[in-house]
Amino acid sequence: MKLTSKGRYAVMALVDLARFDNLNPVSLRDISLRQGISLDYLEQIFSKLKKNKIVQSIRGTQGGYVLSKKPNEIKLTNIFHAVDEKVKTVQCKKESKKGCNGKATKCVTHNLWDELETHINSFFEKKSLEDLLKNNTEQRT
Amino acid sequence: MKLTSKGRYAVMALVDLARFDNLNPVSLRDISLRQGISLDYLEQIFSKLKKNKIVQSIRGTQGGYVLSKKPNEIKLTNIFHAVDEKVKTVQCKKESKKGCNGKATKCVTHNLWDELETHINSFFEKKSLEDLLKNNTEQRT
DNA sequence: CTATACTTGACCATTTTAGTCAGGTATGTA
DNA sequence: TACATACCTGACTAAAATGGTCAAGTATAG
Repeated sequence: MKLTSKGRYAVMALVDLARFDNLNPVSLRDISLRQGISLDYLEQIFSKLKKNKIVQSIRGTQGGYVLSKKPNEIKLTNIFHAVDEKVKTVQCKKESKKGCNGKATKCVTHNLWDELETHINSFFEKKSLEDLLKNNTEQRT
Repeated sequence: MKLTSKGRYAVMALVDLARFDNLNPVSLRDISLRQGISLDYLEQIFSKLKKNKIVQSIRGTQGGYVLSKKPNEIKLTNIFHAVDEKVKTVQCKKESKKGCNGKATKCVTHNLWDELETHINSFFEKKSLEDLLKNNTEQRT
């Protein structure tokens, strides 16, 4: 299972975007500067966010990105899923490897990992972008 | 955050060990054969498990490993911790990187990752080796 | 004294990560 | 219409992590 910087950047960028898109679209350059994330890398991330319809792009001068849903409709699951940050563990393959082929020690871990996945996903399912916004705004005071 | 094969192997091996150590110590070779895990790799893993006093080693012919605690005293947290399978996410470093330096967007993700860690750890804290043994024994019938 | 089994540490191929780089294309504004 | 801005795309890559292998031991039961 992996949760890496890419997912974290995506969350950071979207929180930033959510806070500043009141009037105008927000350019990646601004986000890049504010959050200290490489512009080129942001572009890759936003490309995926766009494909998953979490953001919309507006080209041209004064262009940028805006959220395509309300912050409370964007769950963290959606974000992670969009940037391929799958909450998946190393699974026992279907191949008849030992340890997961119906023999005595069949898949001790199989069920375990499944449970864990559910456990984690339920966490991300509850949290929305709005929750993070609130949390963050409070901190600013 | 990462949860990889090493942690899974450790769990598999310990469940195997727990089941067979009634009378005699269990050799890594046996575990290797039964679980289909490379012997050399198992040795690395057990070296760590031993340092963390989860197992004890018995050298010589007919030697092997035994659990140093009862299965219900060995939580999954202990196992993962032992093999360096830290449930840790990519953290914002203390360095004055943007995004985590007291400015407007301070650490949106910092608290989030902390919460997640707690969430996951509580899961592993509840599960003991004994739970997995039961689970697995039931499956065998 | 020898086979077994633990012990240690160096080494390595492959994959993933976290980017960079180099080109585009679309569009608002002057 | 020109041009600056900002999105868009894909190829490339250095560094780290992963999942091992290999070699050379040491301890001990029989």
